[in-house]
Amino acid sequence: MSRKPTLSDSVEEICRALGLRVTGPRRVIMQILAEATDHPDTVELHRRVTQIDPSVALATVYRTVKLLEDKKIIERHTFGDGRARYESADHAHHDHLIDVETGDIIEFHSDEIERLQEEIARKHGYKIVSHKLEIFVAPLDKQAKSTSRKARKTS
Amino acid sequence: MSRKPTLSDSVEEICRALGLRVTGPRRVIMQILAEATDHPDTVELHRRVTQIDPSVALATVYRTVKLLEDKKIIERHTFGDGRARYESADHAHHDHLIDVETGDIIEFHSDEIERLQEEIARKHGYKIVSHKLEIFVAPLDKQAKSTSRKARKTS
DNA sequence: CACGGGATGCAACCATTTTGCAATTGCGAC
DNA sequence: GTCGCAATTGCAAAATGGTTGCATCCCGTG
Repeated sequence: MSRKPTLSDSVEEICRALGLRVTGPRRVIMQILAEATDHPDTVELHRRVTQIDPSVALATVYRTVKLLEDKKIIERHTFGDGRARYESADHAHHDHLIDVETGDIIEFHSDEIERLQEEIARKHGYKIVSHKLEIFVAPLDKQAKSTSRKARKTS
Repeated sequence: MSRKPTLSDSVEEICRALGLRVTGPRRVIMQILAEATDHPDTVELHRRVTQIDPSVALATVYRTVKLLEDKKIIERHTFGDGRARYESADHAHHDHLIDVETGDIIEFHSDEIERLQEEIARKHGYKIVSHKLEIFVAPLDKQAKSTSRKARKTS
């Protein structure tokens, strides 16, 4: 249990692995991040955190997410608007479809696209460090999207 | 010459097509954008513009790029950092490799990836409005990247 | 259970972008 | 050509999203 912690580990384990102290704010922030199934921005995270502990400052949320992002515990996205949005990095890697009409975000993964990316990078003499694929979409027709309301994951 | 203007058209044609007045600042800003081969941010654009006409305000550059972006004359990118960067939209569509060590940006295009994206969107009941694929890369080895110094385009 | 450095809250600050407003100017009508 | 007026601009102030200095607090080791 000592290699590369994720949000599904306990706060104690994560902090020990990263050489950080276990504090009240960190407990709450990591718990919120661990149980989030969406892609909240920092202000939304702070809103959720203060429902559990109203004394936690927004600055602490900013400091904590940056820390967790640097340590690859969470991933940062921006999705067009200015704000940074976060999700746990322990889910398998995936990209995003963003419904431009509703803001809904659908996760997907394509091994084939990933393979083509590797190929392109290699052809240019590079190796991939990370990548970001966001597809902004609109419903094909008004009925088609009614089947699900929440983010899903597909292959 | 009356359908969908691009930066390679004259400023007069672009403005006429968009119902805008031809002004000094717009002449200079569009000229700079048309001849740019890189992806300048707004402050850099303003720096280039003021070398030709020092009286143009930064706010005007912001207003003009937003206008051109809304009209799909230019494209906006963000590439990780906070700033918006722009490039002419009349180049054929392409995505970007970003060298994380040097900041170099290499343009590429893959019909196959585009096709797979369409397929994924359709499978979820959506059509693609736009998309953004950025691959952050590092040199495979220290020699391999020495063959070119400037952005290129490939298939 | 005392101590020291890491962590926090707060407010001030920073970078980027937007906006209110008064002054200027392009351009169609005469 | 020039008049009139709305579009455009410059400027400064403000909004937005995020960072930071600092005094205080408190985790965890001894």
